[in-house]
Amino acid sequence: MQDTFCLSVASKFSFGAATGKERGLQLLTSLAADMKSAEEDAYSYTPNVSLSLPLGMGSPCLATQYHTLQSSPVISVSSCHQTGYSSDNHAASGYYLPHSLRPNGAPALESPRIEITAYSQYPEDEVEESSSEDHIVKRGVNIVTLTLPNAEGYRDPSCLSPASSISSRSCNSEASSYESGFYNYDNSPQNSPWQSPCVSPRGSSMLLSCPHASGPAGSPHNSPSTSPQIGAVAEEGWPAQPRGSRPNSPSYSGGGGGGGGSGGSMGKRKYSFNGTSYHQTPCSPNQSATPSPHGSPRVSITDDNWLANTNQYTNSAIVAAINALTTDGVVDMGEGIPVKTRKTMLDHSASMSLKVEPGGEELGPDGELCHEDYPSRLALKKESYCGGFLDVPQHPYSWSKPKPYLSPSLPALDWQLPSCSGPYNLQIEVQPKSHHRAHYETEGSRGAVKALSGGHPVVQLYGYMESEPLTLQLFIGTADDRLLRPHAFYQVHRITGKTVSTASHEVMQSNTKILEIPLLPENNMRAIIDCAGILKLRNSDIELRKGETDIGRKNTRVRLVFRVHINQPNGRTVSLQATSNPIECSQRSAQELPLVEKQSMDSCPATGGKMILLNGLNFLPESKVVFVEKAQDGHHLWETEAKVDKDSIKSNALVVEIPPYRNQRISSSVQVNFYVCNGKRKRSQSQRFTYLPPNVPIIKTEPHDEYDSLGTVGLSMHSTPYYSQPRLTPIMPVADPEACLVGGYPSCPPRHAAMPSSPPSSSPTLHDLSPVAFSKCLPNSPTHAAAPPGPMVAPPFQDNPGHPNLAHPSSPDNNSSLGLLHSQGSPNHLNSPGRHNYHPIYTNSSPSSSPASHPSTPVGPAESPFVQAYSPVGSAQAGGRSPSLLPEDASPPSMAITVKQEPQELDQMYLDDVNEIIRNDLSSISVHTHA
DNA sequence: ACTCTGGAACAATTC
DNA sequence: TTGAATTGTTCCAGA
Repeated sequence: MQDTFCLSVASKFSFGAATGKERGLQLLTSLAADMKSAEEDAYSYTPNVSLSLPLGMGSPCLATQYHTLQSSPVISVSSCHQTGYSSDNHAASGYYLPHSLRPNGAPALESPRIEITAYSQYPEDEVEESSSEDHIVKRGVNIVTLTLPNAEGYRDPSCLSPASSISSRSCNSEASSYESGFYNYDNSPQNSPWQSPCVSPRGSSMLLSCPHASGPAGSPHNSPSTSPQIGAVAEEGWPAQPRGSRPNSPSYSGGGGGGGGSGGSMGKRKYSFNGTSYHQTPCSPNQSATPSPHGSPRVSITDDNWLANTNQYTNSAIVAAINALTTDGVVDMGEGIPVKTRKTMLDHSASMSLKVEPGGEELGPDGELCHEDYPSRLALKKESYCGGFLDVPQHPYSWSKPKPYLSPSLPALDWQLPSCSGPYNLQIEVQPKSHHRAHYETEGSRGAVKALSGGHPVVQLYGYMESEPLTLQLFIGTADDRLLRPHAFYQVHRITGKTVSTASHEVMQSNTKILEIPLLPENNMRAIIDCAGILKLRNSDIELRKGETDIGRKNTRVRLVFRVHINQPNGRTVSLQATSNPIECSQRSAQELPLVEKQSMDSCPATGGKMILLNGLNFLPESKVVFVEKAQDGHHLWETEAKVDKDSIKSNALVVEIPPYRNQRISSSVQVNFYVCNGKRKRSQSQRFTYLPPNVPIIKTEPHDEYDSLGTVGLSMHSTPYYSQPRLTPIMPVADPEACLVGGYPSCPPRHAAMPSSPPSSSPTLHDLSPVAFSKCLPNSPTHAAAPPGPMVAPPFQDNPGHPNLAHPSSPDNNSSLGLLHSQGSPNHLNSPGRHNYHPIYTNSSPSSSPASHPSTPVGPAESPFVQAYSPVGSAQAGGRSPSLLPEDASPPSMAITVKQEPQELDQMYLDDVNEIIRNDLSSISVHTHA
């Protein structure tokens, strides 16, 4: 079909050309329009595709991320699940290890800390508990460890950022503080979330094993390691910056530019306090974090905040800590509160923040802890503290409700979770626009992320029939080819105001700010995300964090990651995750880089000659479209410039003649990539394209219904942009279809009829990836446009997902991609073994799928195993996928984000590195897991 | 008086 | 090593 369409199109275009540009343009326009609509429609259906998890690991569905893991070995984590939250959790008290000990047994924080025996209330406790205070009681006494500010912290040389940048500030410091302690752990595989139980909470025992459990302090678990996030962490309360160091360096402005900054801003940053305060801060950070009102963490330190914070923290970190303990550990109460408001309130908050720390900090294991409490606490706090001040609209939904899932047992943020499990299916009905200029702390908010349609993203949970409201979590995730993880350089920012209809509040978890939004039965478990903005943290601040291996430069793409934790009657918790299409957050990139959102076809015979319509942004008359085939090692095997129909060029559409493949006689399909180039460094993400053997009937992916309907001239667009990284070629395979199934459940039930329509976009975007999953997951997958046989769908930014229609339930949306390791080579990655190396995938479902599945989440009958995939491993595989269709397993596509491109060699290096790491880690991990 | 935005200046990096 | 090109961050100004 597609071909057909294409042809027709082509003819039209040519016709147009002959006749006149206008005509062609009109066509394009109409096409574009259609496409768009299609996209939107598509959204509704976000595919969750799953990923292809490598190995069959998890069910594809499970993982949402694009990234695949390639090889990831699966590890089951069974035990872990704890559940938690609820009382059961408490039980867990046991879980909590003395802070000092890490799950591993390793000593906990290095930094000196103060241990306090708390009553129940500790933050930690709180954290876990969350909900009601009752819980608190339950907890029993825990010891809270406070990290002393200075301690280690802050700046070990070693700690200093891996990243190179020297720059700046200390912000990190905050982070570092945590990190210092934690981080390391985190990095360690063990710590890694993976281990953790994931899924369900209830599991109690897990805790022990799980890092999280361990006390707040200790546990690094959180995924921190993995994720970069760290930086953020600090955020909240912390002024990270101050901490220190940075100030000195003139440069602190860091890598980036700094430019302007130096001027005025600098001042802001500097904060004399820093020094002192900081130290303390550390302590507080956690605590404070919470408070942090602003969304932005750290930094923000505007003087104001800073001062306030500083004072409080500074002096008495300890005191504060103590206070904190007593009070709440919660995170910020403030969240709800407008920053400014808070300032005034700071005082109050102070206590709050402090509290947090203990618990929070660590959050341990997850920072989760913090959250939990959160709601309830917030409520409390607000009332008490804020009461009068804020008028923050009260949510219809009261946060005070205990949230079970919040418990520590919740999966770390860098875990890869499925979008569907059993009867449940979490979908992004309306995808965010591909561009959203994030704001710096030094700027005012730049508003909430918007949808293409002009509205806002919409997320809906299907299959949930209970009357109990749930909490939808939102955080900013990466959009590179690696596994999805919290983005270190971006944080979600809560937007409030008259125009915001959705209630929300912020919670910090492992350095990552999470926006919690109520999912109410009365709203059909659907939420309009009009309360989420994106905050950009200075690269220099984040790169200095301990353990942070990612670099910020050119790492400007993010994805919105939505999670929901559903408690099951059996005490377990099912955690689902849906990831949006990638969003370019850089002003410049958004304005200058060409972006391919959709392509009318994903494949064609090796003879080429067909016309393909590309829909996207920033196309110029001089834009070129280059088809490239790379070897596994990244070397170019073939590269050719396609003919662009100059007459049809529009800023948002290009018609290109597909060049013949270098070898017209291929016996199997060949995966190549193409990109739009506006200049030297202005290239779009690589999109995937498959050359089919001449004799093979085109398998095209099926057009989406939607698309078809769209009528775009017959061309059906796929939104599939695959982002592949340049280097990586491969693409990937898909996840098992089966995967989708969840334990006994098919994994994703069809949506309710109601499903929205739009959808397409969702997904995946990503970079990389792939598509992968999609196909598989969806029974129907074919529909995806993208999907070429093998590889599939990669969703590109927007759409990919496109599959709108798919009724498939499963589509894991987006996310699932597989990530791949390879890609990117960012050295960084290499560095952090822990982090990225393996990512667990949280699957629930399909037992089959995951090799090791464990029941992690028990969903219903079936438990979902939690699988951990190690990406690295995969990497090996990944490394190469050859273009041809890969079987499912495989590798994910690569697409990486821009982040840095490294020499090809890196790939190999990376792989090797990863493998090694994995090997090392596995052993330990497995232990934990099972424990 | 603000918030939200779009632009752009300025400066650190990178090429 | 130098200068141009990039890119990050901060400012400004208008709606």
